[in-house]
Amino acid sequence: MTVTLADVAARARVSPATVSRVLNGNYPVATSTRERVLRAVDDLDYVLNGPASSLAAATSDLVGILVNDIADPFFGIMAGAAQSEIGGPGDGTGRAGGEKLAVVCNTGGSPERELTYLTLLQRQRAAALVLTGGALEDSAHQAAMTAKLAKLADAGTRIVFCGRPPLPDSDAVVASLAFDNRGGGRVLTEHLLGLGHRRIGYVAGPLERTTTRHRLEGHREALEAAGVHGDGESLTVHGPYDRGSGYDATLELLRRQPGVTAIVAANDTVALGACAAVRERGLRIPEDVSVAGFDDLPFSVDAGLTTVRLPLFDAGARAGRLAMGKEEPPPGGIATIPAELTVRGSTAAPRVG
Amino acid sequence: MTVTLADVAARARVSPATVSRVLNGNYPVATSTRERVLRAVDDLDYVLNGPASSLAAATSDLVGILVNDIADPFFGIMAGAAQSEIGGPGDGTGRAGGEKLAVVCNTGGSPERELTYLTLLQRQRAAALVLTGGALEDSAHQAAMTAKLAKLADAGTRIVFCGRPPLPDSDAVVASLAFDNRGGGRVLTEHLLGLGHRRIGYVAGPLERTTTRHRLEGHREALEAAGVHGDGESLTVHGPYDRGSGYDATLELLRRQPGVTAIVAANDTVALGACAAVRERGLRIPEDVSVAGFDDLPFSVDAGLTTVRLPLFDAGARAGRLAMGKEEPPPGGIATIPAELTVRGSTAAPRVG
DNA sequence: CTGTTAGCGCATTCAT
DNA sequence: ATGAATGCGCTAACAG
Repeated sequence: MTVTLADVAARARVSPATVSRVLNGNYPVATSTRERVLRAVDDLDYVLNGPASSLAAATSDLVGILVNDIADPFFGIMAGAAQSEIGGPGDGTGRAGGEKLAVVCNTGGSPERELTYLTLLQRQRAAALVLTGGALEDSAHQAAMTAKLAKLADAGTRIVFCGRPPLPDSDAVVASLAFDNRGGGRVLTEHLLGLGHRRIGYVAGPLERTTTRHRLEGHREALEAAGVHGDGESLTVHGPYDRGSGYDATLELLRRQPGVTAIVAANDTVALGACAAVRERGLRIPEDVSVAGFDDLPFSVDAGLTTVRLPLFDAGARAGRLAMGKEEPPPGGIATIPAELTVRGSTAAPRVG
Repeated sequence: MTVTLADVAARARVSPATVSRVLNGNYPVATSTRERVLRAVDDLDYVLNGPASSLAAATSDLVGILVNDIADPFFGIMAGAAQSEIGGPGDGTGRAGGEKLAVVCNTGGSPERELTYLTLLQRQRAAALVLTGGALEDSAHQAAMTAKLAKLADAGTRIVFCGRPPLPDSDAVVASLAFDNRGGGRVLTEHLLGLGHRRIGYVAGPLERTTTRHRLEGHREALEAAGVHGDGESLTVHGPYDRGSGYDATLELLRRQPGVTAIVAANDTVALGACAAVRERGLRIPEDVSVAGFDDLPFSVDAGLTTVRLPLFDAGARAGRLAMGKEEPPPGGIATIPAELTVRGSTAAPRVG
């Protein structure tokens, strides 16, 4: 039924080995022979059997990109950039040469699914792996991840972190690109303090996430440095990284602390929800309440949101190159990617009194 | 080095075949034997060799989801929904049982990359495929796609379209879920006409895309039915489905036709750019110019955008179930998914005079 | 219910 | 530069 390499060999009047060499291109083959083989491939419409090839060669051309939430442009931008570096341009014929198959896997933020995907990709003998997004700070899960990644690395899989802090005591990861979430959080709150805000609410991300913790720590560092002491935890509310959470948390915050003059959100998506809640309470932005986000997603400019810009595309592309071995890893395998304050119309000085 | 099925068999004191049966679960095995095998699997930390398994079984557990732009939530929402139906919940141990590996492939809207991805997935003997987004209306590409999909279907791959019109004369596709883009376009323009608008600009998507054409046709149907005749093509500008395009096209439109009282955008992302351009020209929305989008992405509620709601998540989930054979295909394999007008603050009656 | 036997289709030694 | 032979690790008939 299905055309095999042997069929191609027969038609080209060469041995299967020669066809294999032509297809993989890693071996000298006479030009005339190569042409004959390629013609046979086209004539027969031959498509390589990936599993057979992977079995024999003990490696596959699959490259996995793990993301927390594929519906969130934060991840989509990074994943798309990585994929563009991995997938290669194609030859315009759809014939597919030595290209890698870059695929995105959506964990939904679930640690179990994260591990399951790693196992699935381990099964496929994935050539490389890019893990994006913050890590879960649960010691059992961390240990499981470290063990799993070590096995993958042993089997020859190149692993790169993107927007994720390095794994302690592990050389399984080729390179870790971490965003300066703490620095970004600090500079954002410094901006608000500089405007005169003293009662600042914080709509944080989910607990036990490195991203959540680092951004919050930056926020608190800035407060402490300015000698501003919040009312303990009452100015901070945690929730998932989505719009609804920002909305709910902000309503809660405004109820608990009617005197807040500014609200910092865990990210831009959450900030949109925060804005909606503020306006629904009849308050104006920024006259009555300032609102700020994080990430600088494309829609944030339209929302006029003051935020912290993260070079998501560049980071994703770099991660893709690192995964492909097209770029040298940074010294020590670790790079911190700077975050830049971006001021827009959603923040201003608080009203006097 | 690496643990194989034979190692597990030896440790569990059974034959390799029995281990295979336990792992695949599609065959009766005594409970005690199964337990012994599973213990050996855990003891040895065995991970199935996917390529070997796929080679022997002539099928793989890979399911591909093709999207035009992974950074666009339009696709992210559908892909995430599909993936959640395909991937299964996992067993919480990360051990991975009979799960499918649902992966998202980003074509970037390029027809070449679309074909390349199909070839790559064909190589892997993908179990199923979900193609999202409109199709390119180029006869050469359409023919190539039809041929490629026919081969995939012959090889046993289940193919489902999601938000994509059915392929003519092809039974390769199990089911086609198409959005009612034409109906949505019509009802949206009817809304504007009902408000009193007569000079309506249209920022269309890229040429030769079914989505672009259908939405535009709906728009024109509404105009004709109302006896409104635009100035030929001068009220329509084409461009890619992104924010910058909406911005540029709208500036162009306002320059060419200063009298426009409303602008319809190809989708919500384009509409955001249109809004920015309108405001930059010193015009207010909706007092001076009404703006409308399409899709109802999550951020659209915050932008107060009048748009057409598409049930992206439900459609993606349904496509996932269809791809897995968990749901019966609609009659004739074709379903049209209704689009619903969603009126918000970005549209209003034009100023008199 | 379980073991034995044969390949699946290709990459890679070795030869030549 | 090319051909012949071997085995990658697993599943799917068959037996039993």
